[in-house]
Amino acid sequence: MSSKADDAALEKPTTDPASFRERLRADILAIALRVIELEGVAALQARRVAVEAECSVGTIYNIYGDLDGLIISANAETLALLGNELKAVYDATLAEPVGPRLTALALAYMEFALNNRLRWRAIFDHRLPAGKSLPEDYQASRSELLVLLSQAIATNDVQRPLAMRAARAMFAAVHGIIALALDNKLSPFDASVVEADIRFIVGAGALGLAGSQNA
Amino acid sequence: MSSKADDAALEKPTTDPASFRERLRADILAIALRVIELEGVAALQARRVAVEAECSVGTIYNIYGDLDGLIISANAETLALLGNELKAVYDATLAEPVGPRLTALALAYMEFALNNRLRWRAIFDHRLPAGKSLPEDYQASRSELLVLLSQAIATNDVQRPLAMRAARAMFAAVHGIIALALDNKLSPFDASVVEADIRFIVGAGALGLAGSQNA
DNA sequence: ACTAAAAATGAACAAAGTTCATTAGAAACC
DNA sequence: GGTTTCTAATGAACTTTGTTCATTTTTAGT
Repeated sequence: MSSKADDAALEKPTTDPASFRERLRADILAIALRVIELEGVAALQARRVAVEAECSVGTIYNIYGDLDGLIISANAETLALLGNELKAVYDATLAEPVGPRLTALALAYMEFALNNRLRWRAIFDHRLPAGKSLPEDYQASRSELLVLLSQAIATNDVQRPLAMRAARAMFAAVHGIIALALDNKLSPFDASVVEADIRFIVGAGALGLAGSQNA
Repeated sequence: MSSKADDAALEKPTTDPASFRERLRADILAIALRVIELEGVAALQARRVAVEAECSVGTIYNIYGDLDGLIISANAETLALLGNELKAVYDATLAEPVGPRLTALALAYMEFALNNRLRWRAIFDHRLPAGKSLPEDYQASRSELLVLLSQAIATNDVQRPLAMRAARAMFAAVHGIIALALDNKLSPFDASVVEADIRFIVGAGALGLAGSQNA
């Protein structure tokens, strides 16, 4: 029927042995991320992903367990992207004083949220059913962001516990400002207003830090 | 057959003419609020409410349009409750300086969120489907909270626009701190930590205000 | 080529929101 | 009082969507 060479020609196009599965896994993830970015995490449906990925719904469940698993994987991707952005700003501002540095980090966070609105919202909108909890590594990459911030704050002058507190509080504050701004469909979302709010709270936070270390 | 008095005796037990519907409306709302507080807004199901209210699912839809309508009504109730709490603190701190006053308001907000966790979360977790938007009066009562805060900030010394900015930023900041704290199931939610974070950010915000008005 | 393990499949099931033809009841009119 | 008319309640049926699992297909080893 066919020589070894022909067989190879027919089989090889599907690339490596294990990589077919890996490619499908990546495809599904990419599709999920696209759907989330375009229409929000609520629009992510198993059948729809299956059609776009040209596989059956069952396969999605084989690979990701359930939709929550797929969403968590997508969110992990988004979290990693955000982490990279912040890390880059962190590295680029090593020489600067705490205040401007925190502002740069906060604005980078805002930038990311605005450029990836629905992906960013998916991280906080998604809730898994009672009983289940987030995988360890996912939680870990969340806290890494906080550690990054606290490292930006901790200096010779600022004690570690206070730096942690300030990092947590300011991260949450910036997060809250963006989250509420994106919710209010009243004002058509003026980015410059959000930026000014963030500058206010981060500037104030830096002042507060300066005040605390003298006290 | 019967005198006017007898007729009255037979009809009155069912109370007023229109009030049967009103009572059912209130019952359904109370049930919804109970379910939300005990199990979260995701646990609110039409069939379940119907069973508890001893009516059919159709009736719920006749009264509230759909589940979103019921949830919005429940959230409006929660929002009103929160508004009352904040208004009380506002009135009780008329004589105090801006800093302690804002702290008192922020802590009252925290207190409310902790005492009504799932009702509070329902306000921010609930998203209505694309296309629909929140009723006017609901949005109005949301912004009333902001106005309250900005009034607490606006003084002779602080210009109105800055007061609005500070109110918005600090409200969002406090909100973010509480929201993220309630999400992290890692740490078993230490209220004293949250309180300290809030004191930090509000204190810093007050400092920032003082700084800005001199600049 | 045969076989056993692994993976893919998609029909079927389950859970939940929503609709609407039908029924019951109240009000108005004669 | 009886008849009619309008309003509201009902719940079975429909729709959507997550999930399962018996079956089929593919892969890998001998």
